[in-house]
Amino acid sequence: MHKSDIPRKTIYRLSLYNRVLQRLRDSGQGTVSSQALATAAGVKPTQLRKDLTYFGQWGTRGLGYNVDGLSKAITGVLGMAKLQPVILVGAGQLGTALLRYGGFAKEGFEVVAAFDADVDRKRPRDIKVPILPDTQMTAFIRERSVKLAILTVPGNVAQQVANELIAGGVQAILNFAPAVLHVPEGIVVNSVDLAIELENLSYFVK
Amino acid sequence: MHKSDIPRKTIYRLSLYNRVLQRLRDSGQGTVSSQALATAAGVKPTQLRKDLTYFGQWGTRGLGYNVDGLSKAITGVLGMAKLQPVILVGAGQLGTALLRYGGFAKEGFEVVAAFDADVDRKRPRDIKVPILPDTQMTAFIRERSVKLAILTVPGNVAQQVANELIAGGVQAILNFAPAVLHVPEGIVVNSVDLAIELENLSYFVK
DNA sequence: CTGTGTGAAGGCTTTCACAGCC
DNA sequence: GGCTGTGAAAGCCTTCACACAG
Repeated sequence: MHKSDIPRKTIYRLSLYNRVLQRLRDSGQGTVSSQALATAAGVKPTQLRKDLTYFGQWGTRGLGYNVDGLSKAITGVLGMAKLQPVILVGAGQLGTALLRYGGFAKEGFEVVAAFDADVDRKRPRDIKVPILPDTQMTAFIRERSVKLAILTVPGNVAQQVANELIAGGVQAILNFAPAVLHVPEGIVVNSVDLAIELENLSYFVK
Repeated sequence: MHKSDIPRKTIYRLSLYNRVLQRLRDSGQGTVSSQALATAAGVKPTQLRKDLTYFGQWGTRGLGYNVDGLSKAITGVLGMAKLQPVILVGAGQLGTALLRYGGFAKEGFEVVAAFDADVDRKRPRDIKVPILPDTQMTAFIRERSVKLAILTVPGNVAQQVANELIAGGVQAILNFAPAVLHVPEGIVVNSVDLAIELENLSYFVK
């Protein structure tokens, strides 16, 4: 099974399953049915089973799935087996909040450095991640072979910074800037646009 | 055309189109072709045209779309014509960053209050939004008829807080907590899970 | 008998091809 | 001639129905 055969939405749900599995493991549960796992992840059992068959057979008929085994399998598929170094670009309001946010490390990512045009701007003192001038960015990416970047710069410079990231060797960008990034084939961008998410919701309220 | 006939993805893209249109208007452009607008929004021209036909005919054949007119039409469809009051629950790391983030107000939302279990926690002094104890939350929602909420509480209490929000009358939740929310029919949840977005990207890096 | 694995059906979204209007 | 509007086709993803293993 080649990577590109697995639907993007399935990949996304694999992360959800893995979260639930980790919680189950912590609570000492050894096996779980597709029914239970799917409900906890907010999907239908058939969906879960179909998702899993994309990369193998992991269950035992009549019994369910081994919590630990399935979790390890998913971790492998997602490429999360090793710690991924990540950089953050744009240490403004949102950027600094993310630097202090613990959620990334818990899931196996380490933000190894942040970059900003203004290194000396006033920021909370408890940030452990070094904040470097953006002139050093490309060199840093090359040296450390950084492949993942979080982009929290203003919208009007987002494309330009993205270009620099890609030129340095970054392969995937988590973009929080309110801008549509145009990138070469092979580069992956996930955009999270907070204002648009809210707008989207406001359509559904009466 | 009933609301539910418009695909969710189309609704999402309408916000993107509107952003581009506002930029075009600011730069004094009067009309735009589906080709140009679609490229700027990162979609195919046919996609854009199909999206628009879900709620009317807005273009002039041989010419394109009136920038101002189309923008107003989209704003109307999205229900953004009036300012929507929003509350934020969970004034921790991420929550306070969002309170100081200017992106919401610019798009027509006003965060009217924030709620937290610990009102006296140390926070930046430049936050304008009042931070209230969560015991006052339900009453506030009822009084002000708040329909939109941003949820930035820890994952283990997210479901419980969501239940309270819904009981008070909130109809849509923008959820940043790493948890799958189970809600009654008619309530809409958009979840933004930062760690999962990163995991998702890591699958695509070689 | 319980619960997974999976081909086939169904539903939703995107893309195409071209008709229709300025 | 240029560009929008749209039915039809294609593609993708989800759900179903049931075979099959423990």
